[in-house]
Amino acid sequence: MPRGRESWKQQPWWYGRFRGCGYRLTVPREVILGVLSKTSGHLSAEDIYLAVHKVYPAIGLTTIYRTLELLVQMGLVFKFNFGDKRARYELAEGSKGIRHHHHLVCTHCGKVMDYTDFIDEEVELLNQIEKGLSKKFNFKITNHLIQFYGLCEKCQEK
Amino acid sequence: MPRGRESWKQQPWWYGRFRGCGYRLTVPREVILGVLSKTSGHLSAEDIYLAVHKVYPAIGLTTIYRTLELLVQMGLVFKFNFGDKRARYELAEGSKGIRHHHHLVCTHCGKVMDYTDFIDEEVELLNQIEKGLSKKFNFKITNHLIQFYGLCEKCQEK
DNA sequence: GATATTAATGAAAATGGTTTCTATTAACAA
DNA sequence: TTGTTAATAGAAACCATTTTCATTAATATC
Ligand SMILES: [Mn+2]
Ligand SMILES: [Mn+2]
Ligand SMILES: [Zn+2]
Ligand SMILES: [Zn+2]
Repeated sequence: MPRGRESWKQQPWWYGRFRGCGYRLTVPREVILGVLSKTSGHLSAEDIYLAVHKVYPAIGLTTIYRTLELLVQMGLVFKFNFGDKRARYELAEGSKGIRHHHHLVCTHCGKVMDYTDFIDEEVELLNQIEKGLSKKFNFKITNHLIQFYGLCEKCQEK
Repeated sequence: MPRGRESWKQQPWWYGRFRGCGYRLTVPREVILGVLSKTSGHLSAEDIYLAVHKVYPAIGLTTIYRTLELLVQMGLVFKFNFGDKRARYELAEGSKGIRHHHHLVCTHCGKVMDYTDFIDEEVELLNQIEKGLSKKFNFKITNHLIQFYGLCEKCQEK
């Protein structure tokens, strides 16, 4: 497989982020980012392991966890908890043109849906809240989590 | 200890909820609700176990978990995940005059703070979102989770 | 108040996602 | 090409939570 490192190939968008932090560009890291880039879903560590395993059977589950932790810490990947008890991961907004979004979680079947609606209104409220809370509590907000729980179309029918 | 069941004592607000569902009023359930009523913090199952254990050493951790699950399912208690890996519990809004609120979580020291600011504005936005999403996705929202992550006053100083 | 029914409990064991340990491998600077 | 050391694989450990099952006690009935 073309590693792209020494070649003509255009380097992916994340190369600079790694080099800048002094992290090495390894096959597992590339492959895991590749898997995350190719899906629109919210994958668990095991999901990613299985996808990776098909092509690179030598890459172990431990490395999946370690790499995901690194990617989260670098801000390239978001880690979520949707109520099933495994962590779930997706590429962060900005990377690869992904829009800022939140999630609808069906409490009956576990389905997770992205939505990007009302983001403008949300950002407005969030700015207001951020200002207010940083003044009141002297708390510096860096991130937020918004999720809606309920019943999806199919689960309402029953 | 006064159980209050057969006595002069005014029955706590949750008694009706149990009877209505056909659940028995047991000592562990009373004691656990008692612990949750007396704190303003966000307790883990183990926190609750230790508090209960001081007064009723016979009550086991398993019962704490089972009871919390029941209380969550009954809507008397909320279950949260703040990033340390244990679930955390607090009495639901409404019970005992607790106001609707969300949380600020310090990603450095783990401190969790309640805030009740901007709830009116939030409710307005949430209604808008709920209408929009239920129309677009035919998703019936029953609940929402909002958390802010960042640095608390103390952790900013470092 | 005594008794029967069965939901609820406690202790121990199992579960399962995640982390740690350690010897080995490979990225990359020189 | 070589040396340094970060990164990896696999096995074992971890640990919050759940399951199992024999025992207890809450409630309804007498
Ligand atoms: Mn998403
Ligand atoms: Mn709270
Ligand atoms: Zn559903
Ligand atoms: Zn802090």
